[in-house]
Amino acid sequence: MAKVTIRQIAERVGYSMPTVSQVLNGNVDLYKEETVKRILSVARTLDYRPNAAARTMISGRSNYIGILTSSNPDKDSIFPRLMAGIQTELQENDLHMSLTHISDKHLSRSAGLPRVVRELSVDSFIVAYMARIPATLVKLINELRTPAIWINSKHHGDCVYADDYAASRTATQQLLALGHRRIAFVNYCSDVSDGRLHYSVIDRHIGYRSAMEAAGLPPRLIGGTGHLPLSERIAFTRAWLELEDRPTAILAHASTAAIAVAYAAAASGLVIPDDFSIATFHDADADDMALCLATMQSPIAELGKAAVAQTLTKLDKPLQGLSPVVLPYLWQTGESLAPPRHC
Amino acid sequence: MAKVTIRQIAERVGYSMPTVSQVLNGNVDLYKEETVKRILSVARTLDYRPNAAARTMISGRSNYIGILTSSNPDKDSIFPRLMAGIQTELQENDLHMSLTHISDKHLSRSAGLPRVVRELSVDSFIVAYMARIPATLVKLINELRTPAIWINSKHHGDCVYADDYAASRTATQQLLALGHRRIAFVNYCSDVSDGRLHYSVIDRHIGYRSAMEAAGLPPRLIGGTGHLPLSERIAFTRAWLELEDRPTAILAHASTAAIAVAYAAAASGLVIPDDFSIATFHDADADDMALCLATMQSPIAELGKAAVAQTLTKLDKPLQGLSPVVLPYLWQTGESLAPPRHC
DNA sequence: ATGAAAGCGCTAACAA
DNA sequence: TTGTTAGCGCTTTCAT
Repeated sequence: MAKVTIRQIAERVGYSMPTVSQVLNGNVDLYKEETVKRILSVARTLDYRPNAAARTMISGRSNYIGILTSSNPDKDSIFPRLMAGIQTELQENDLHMSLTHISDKHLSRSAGLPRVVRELSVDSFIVAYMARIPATLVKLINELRTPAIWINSKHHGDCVYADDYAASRTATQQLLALGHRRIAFVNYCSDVSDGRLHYSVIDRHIGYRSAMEAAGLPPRLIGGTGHLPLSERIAFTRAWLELEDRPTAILAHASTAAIAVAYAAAASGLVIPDDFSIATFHDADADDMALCLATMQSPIAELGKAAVAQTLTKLDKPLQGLSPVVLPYLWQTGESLAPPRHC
Repeated sequence: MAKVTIRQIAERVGYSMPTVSQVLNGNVDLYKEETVKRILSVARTLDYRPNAAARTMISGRSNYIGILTSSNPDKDSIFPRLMAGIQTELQENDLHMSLTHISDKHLSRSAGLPRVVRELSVDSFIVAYMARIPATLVKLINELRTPAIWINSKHHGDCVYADDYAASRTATQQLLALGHRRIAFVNYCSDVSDGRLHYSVIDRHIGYRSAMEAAGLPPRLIGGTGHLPLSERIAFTRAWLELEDRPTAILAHASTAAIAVAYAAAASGLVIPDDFSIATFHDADADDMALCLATMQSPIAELGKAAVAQTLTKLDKPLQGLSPVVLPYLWQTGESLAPPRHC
């Protein structure tokens, strides 16, 4: 019942350890059929499982890729779908995922860093941070001997992220193409004047702005002054929906905002999409959407896959810097778009 | 630049490897202050990092806890908040998390199992499966020598889950206490007649039912016939909202359903909560809710912590079976509750 | 207060 | 076709 080792198998079948080792590793041609058969059979009977640590010591590879994210919920960028994407690619390469949440306290040295960072226990890192990446983290990663890829944030290289700027331009253009002129951008989550925001917040904003300006129209920002509590959103939204010159369409920065707007619109007697069009960004599963809205769907799963791919390249050539990988959003029409009424 | 080992430090300071090892492990009282100081200083200069694999070989502990979940999105039970809870408790104990998604294909032997299961690379498992746990998985886990704890599913022992039955009773009772009589249960996700559903689906349903029956009222189920596509939900919902004897309140099985109902109600001219009350279950972050509804909030983070705690107990006494740990939901009033109009 | 020797489980290199 | 030897990095005796 104790752990079964190669030595035990060797003793049992009467061969040496290296022989057993070779056979169990599929190096079968070297040996007699009979030998192979007996070894494999005993291994199966004993339910032999290789000791990963021993292999790691020899190869210098743990076969673990470390995912680093923030323990601060609003910086945590570990969407289930992203994880799934990473997993898919990892398993393709028979690799493990080691997941660690790092708190800002960790980084300020008041607490010890987590074990993954202190020890040599993973082959490389994927750093998944949303919003306000602490400078100390950047420093930490750069000083690490272990190669690292940034996911979901912009850097000079060694990173993978989604093209929020293009996505926002495209979404806005879709609304413009329908004939809308009074198109607003709604952001109930972030304070747009905060310089240390996640790039996507900025890029979604300026993507919208640039599309509007290219069309010769004035951009119009609703919200953008920080997190608006759920309990205030509906009243706030209805107030601007009932203005004389209310927008005929909006692009929402996040699906929670979009849904609040949709609900407020319905409560104010506006019919979607006849009276009012809504498009939104969405970072999580399409299935998580409660309403069927026009959506710029983040390529999260693909980001995960791409990050792992970059990681593997980096493991081959640790010294070589990798150019950023930028992936496009996916547009899904939904049922919240129509031309404006008086066109 | 190559990896720094204890041997290198030993050579550099002129002490033996065991001495360096002891000092670096905090066994400081054995040695002269001078010795300790020099060793620590060199270790810092060289940026020494212990080789996790070597330690694992000796201790027999990898310090990795393996989380197993499904790669099938609807069975995947890895909510960000759950992960955070698990992480908190793991880091408290200086442990790593190894995350693995298992596909049903894996289990049907058509593909090889992932590495974590094949090798001895984690100290114990936490199995996080939502819905339809394959029999082969149960078998696999039971045959494993590595101890395992089930999270988010009911078993005879070695498991941690939330009390959906009590939560559903309580939520229903809240609606009853407000004076509601025509209270419906809405489920747009699952086919209630499917025997292999996740326990929570069943328990939420019968919790509601039993509270209604205890109050001498007929239960009323809306939906429950499988996944109703987003694009059909609003029309479907408006249809029953405009019935003569429409419910005055509902309990929704999931927040996506609740939001669809809220939107449909608004579109049908019903004011929430004056005309219509809504309560819902919510499995993810409270922050993920787009509307401010009365909510039975799943104790996900606590489930994670508890699972790790159980895991550690199990590591101490591998043979002892652990009684199930059952955690309560948390009721949040929100702004979607009021007494019925004609009361 | 410090060092020498042995070994954890496995595999690579070389011998036979 | 198989076995012997040696060693990965570390810690744990047991000497000195």
